[in-house]
Amino acid sequence: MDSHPLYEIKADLFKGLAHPFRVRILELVCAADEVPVSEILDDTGLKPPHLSQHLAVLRRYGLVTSERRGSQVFCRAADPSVAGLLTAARAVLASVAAK
Amino acid sequence: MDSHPLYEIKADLFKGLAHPFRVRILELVCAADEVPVSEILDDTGLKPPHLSQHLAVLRRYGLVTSERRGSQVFCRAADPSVAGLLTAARAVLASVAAK
DNA sequence: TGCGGATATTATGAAATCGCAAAGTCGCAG
DNA sequence: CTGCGACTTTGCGATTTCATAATATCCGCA
Repeated sequence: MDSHPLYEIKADLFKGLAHPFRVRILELVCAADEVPVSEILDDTGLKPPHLSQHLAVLRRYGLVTSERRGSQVFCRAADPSVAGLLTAARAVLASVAAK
Repeated sequence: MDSHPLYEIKADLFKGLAHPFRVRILELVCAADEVPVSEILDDTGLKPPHLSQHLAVLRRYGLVTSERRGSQVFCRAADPSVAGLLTAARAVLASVAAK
């Protein structure tokens, strides 16, 4: 799906994060190491279908994984490096804001 | 311009990178500490108006700065942390690909 | 088996982006 | 002060996201 030119793969990764709700969701997921969808729903105030779409995007780009246990679905960051990416973004924002 | 909710600011940063050409351009700019637009033009094969548009996006989000000296324009990364963001992205891609 | 809660998928119109082309600006050589 | 090269800005059709609503699926329980 994302496998042809190298820069496209990288751009797709950033596209996965290019939306306020997805950044928010990803930060919630990275903060705890596992979080049920219902909790994200409460924390963000999003409606189920809307959240589900954004989660689908995050999953498609391989940023989060989810697993169903019983009636709920639990999400987690696909890898610790994802949290590192958010941290790096914070550093950039800090430097840009400081200018 | 990007100053209201916190997550929007961060999402905008990622939006700035959510395009293959912009990733490519930013990597060229981070590799050397200063690069003339004409060189980016040669390396990417983009036409001037097209490149200029992408550079405008990168500048708007505060990722690169540029300065005109004589007839040419030189670009540089706005801050070293920008290179760090690209590095963090590489780490995520490596882990996603390895899965 | 049938119900209800928790998520996911599909459909659709509105809004933002992309990519190309025509025209404009800034500096310097002549 | 006129022409030319290096970029930038503007305009617009074509494609891609977003957001909301309607419909569907999965699971544990009565």
